[in-house]
Amino acid sequence: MTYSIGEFSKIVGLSEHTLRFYEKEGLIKVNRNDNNVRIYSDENKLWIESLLHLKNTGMSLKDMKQFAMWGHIGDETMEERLALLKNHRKKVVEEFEKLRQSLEHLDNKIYFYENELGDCFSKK
Amino acid sequence: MTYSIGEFSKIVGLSEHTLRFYEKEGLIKVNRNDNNVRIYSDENKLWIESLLHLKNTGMSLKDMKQFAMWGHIGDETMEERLALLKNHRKKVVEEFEKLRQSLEHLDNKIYFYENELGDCFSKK
DNA sequence: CCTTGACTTAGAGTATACTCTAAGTATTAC
DNA sequence: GTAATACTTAGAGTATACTCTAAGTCAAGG
Repeated sequence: MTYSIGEFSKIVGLSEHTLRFYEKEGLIKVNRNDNNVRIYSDENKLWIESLLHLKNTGMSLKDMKQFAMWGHIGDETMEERLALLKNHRKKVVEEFEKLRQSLEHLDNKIYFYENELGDCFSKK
Repeated sequence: MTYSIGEFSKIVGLSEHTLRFYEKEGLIKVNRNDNNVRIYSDENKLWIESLLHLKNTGMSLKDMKQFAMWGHIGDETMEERLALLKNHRKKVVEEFEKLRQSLEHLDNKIYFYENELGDCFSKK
């Protein structure tokens, strides 16, 4: 399957502006037809979804750019990409643990407030 | 125990600039001595730590401001604060799950790269 | 007495990641 | 043939959360 920028925008949940911006930044390579119109493929879709996962873990555009650039070069950059991912993973695991702790703190706070207010006020 | 802004800055890991900024924004109320110098207390420390937990879970300054403002008003705003926390908790749980999934994705990616590169290249 | 550390207001600067506008052209679908 | 959708460059605008500078004052400690 192939998609126009408008269709692709809806599918991946990024605005056309953002898609062009990502392309300009080198995060994604997109084929064009004879009229210079962007033709997105399912491969592009997988790549964007992968990028969004990296973004979800807090990777900066700069690092995603580097990762994409290496990806476009080819197999000889696999080690670099692996190193980047492993390095990033460390930070994510730390962040994950911090978030877990802060969520626990939040739960304790909520528990405290509910006790203070008494059962009659506590909602589902 | 009480602390000057310099000491407190080191203890809580926020710059003096940021501490004054947070105060100006209404996130924290600080006592002053006769010379108008900020005197931070252990209570302030607990409060800041609480705020930083909320910040860790991605709460915006705007929401923290609202929460702090209600806190300063007193007990009659407990329900509002509880509602804000519960509402925020929902978002955090979603975010947490998203992060978990993205971390899983990252692990799969790393696993894939390590297989591609072969055992001789995989580092601890 | 002078260095250190505190205070003030007001506003400028930084970084990230978009987000949009302008102004003009081109192609496709009805 | 006109509306919708696409394209371009170049740059301006937005939001968040700091982060710092200027320019001046003030008070305590060695």
